[in-house]
Amino acid sequence: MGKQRSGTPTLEEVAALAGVGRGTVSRVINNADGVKDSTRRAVERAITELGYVPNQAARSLAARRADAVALAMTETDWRQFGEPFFSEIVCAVSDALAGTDIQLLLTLVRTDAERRRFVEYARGGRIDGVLLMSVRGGEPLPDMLAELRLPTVLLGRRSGDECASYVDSDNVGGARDAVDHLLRSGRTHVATITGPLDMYVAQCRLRGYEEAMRRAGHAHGPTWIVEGDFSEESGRRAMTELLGRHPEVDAVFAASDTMAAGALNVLRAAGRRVPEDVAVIGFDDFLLAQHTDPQLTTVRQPVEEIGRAMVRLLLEALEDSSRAWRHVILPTRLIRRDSA
Amino acid sequence: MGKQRSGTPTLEEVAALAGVGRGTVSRVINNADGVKDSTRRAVERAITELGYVPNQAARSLAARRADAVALAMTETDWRQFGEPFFSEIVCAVSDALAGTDIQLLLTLVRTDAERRRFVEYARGGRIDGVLLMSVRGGEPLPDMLAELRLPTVLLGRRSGDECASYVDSDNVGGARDAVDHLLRSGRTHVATITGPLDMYVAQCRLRGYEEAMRRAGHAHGPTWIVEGDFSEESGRRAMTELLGRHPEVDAVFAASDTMAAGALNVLRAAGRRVPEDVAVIGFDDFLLAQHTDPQLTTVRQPVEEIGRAMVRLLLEALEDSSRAWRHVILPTRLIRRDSA
DNA sequence: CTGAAAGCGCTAACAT
DNA sequence: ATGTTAGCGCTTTCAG
Repeated sequence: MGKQRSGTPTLEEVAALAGVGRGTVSRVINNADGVKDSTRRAVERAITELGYVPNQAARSLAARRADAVALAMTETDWRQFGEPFFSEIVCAVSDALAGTDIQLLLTLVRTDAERRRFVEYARGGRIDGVLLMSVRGGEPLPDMLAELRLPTVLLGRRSGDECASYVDSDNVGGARDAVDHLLRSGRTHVATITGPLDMYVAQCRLRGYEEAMRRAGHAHGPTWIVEGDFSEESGRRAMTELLGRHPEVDAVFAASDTMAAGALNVLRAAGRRVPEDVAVIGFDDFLLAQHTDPQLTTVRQPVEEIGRAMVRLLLEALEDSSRAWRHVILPTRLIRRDSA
Repeated sequence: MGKQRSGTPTLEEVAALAGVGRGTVSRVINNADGVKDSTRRAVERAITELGYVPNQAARSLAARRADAVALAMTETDWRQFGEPFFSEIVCAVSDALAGTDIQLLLTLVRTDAERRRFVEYARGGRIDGVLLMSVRGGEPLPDMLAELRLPTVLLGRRSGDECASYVDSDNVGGARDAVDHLLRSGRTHVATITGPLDMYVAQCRLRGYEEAMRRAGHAHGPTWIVEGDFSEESGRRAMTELLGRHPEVDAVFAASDTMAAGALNVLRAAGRRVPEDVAVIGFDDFLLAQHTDPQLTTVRQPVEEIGRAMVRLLLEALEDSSRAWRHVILPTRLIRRDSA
């Protein structure tokens, strides 16, 4: 019942008022060229006079496109959805789309039922393409969408050879930079708190840590590695574990700065000074460093660029129906806040 | 171009395969009654055989409804969008809508331009109703939507006499409970950190504080009240200010527990023990207490119920077009984590 | 450059 | 209980 109220003017009425045919009005509202300037202005006057707004349902039906893309969130753990990283991405994507007349639809796809619903929705023709955030290793949605031939762009990837378009940060490089930074400051007992290792992003960050350590000749074996789940709570647990195993630890690289914040709390509670006794760096998925602790050094991801790149890839895919996958890997940046 | 691929079966083909008329198929997919069971089954078989999915554009064009509602976020400060409170609301609303075949569209409306875009979108008939989160005092969107006669439900209200349907927490009562709790534990020097006082929700929580203090005979005047903006940073600033003004402060009620967390950090840095020296309670907009500090007592809002209530109000409004406003005020609950 | 006409796929009112 | 019909408001040929 929420439809345009019955008195809503139609394209036909605009045409009548402007004294032209419906085709012409259609051309004007679609910015098609081949319309005399004077005619165009007459139509535009009629449009504003009537307060005409095109009916999207009719438009999609006739044009066979929805003028909308979905930004879908497949994270099982709803709490992740609240992380600042995601809201930043949402804003970035929203901004990147602002120039177009494409509507952004945010959708949660947490369960199998929701996955089905979402695919139905897509099959119903209500979206032209999909941006997917936070894809776990086994996530089937990208493949389901590919089968529908729906243009799709992932944020991050499910594995090293992702068969879909994606935008990702240079996770290995960022982690390496972070650990190099710790090592340069004279630390040698560097531990790491990883993300869930079924996520490719977590594997990459661990790899960066290992590469940096090996190159510096400081590799300490698996007791210096604890797996977390990106949550602050898991950061606390991991740090407690690490302190138990290696009281001599003097630096920690955490795969997210949410976990870094957790580690920090534990260190302080244990009487360690940060960063004097123990330096901590987190990978800035979540920008929490800004909120939690000015002493935290972070590996910053270029969120705006990620959003822009995703939208660019998707728009390109909407143009060409050529099914080539595109990949963009964006560099990270180390932001120093402490003097570790 | 992302439309249903051209080979997509239509209702007509389903009808042909099932050997019935189009009207019958329509009735089946809409669960209308008055269809013989055997016929219904025949149609259903044809539907699965063809893999038929109704075209939504055609459906909304004919039925004059979109089968979609928007959950719009009008917060200017994007960071708010990342707060757990909002993600919880999103999940709650999403869940409440799961039973229906109504799609939830999340939308950001941060600027005037976006506000205009959103109204155009609504006027284009793409949504049947709107849920609005986080409305500030001067927010014009509810009125714009009312003018379109679009059913709308607010989360929170802009003032005491809101002219729209809304769901709100009992902010005054919750704040009073929190302060009563502090007073009962023997504290007398209770300060408060408010939210932005142009927000009604912040005014209410301040009122609750004042009422409780006055009733207990402990009102201390305006130097015990500092205005924040719900952010942790503002909580830190406010607490620093309070410690400067009143070193004897022994309890703090913060209008959000994000600010409570900030206050906590400052107190600890200043060498106060929490909750022994100073007890802190936050109004749990953001559920941060879970993440930040197990010592924090919080005023818990019934987020799931808020979501459910908003959806219920909206669905009712979609049924009746009678324009009566409905209001729901939900009670809060004090959750003790410390022994303050 | 512009008007007319033919649908897009579905719902709902009207027949039967 | 089910088939038939007339649109919903727009895009897009195809003529002119």
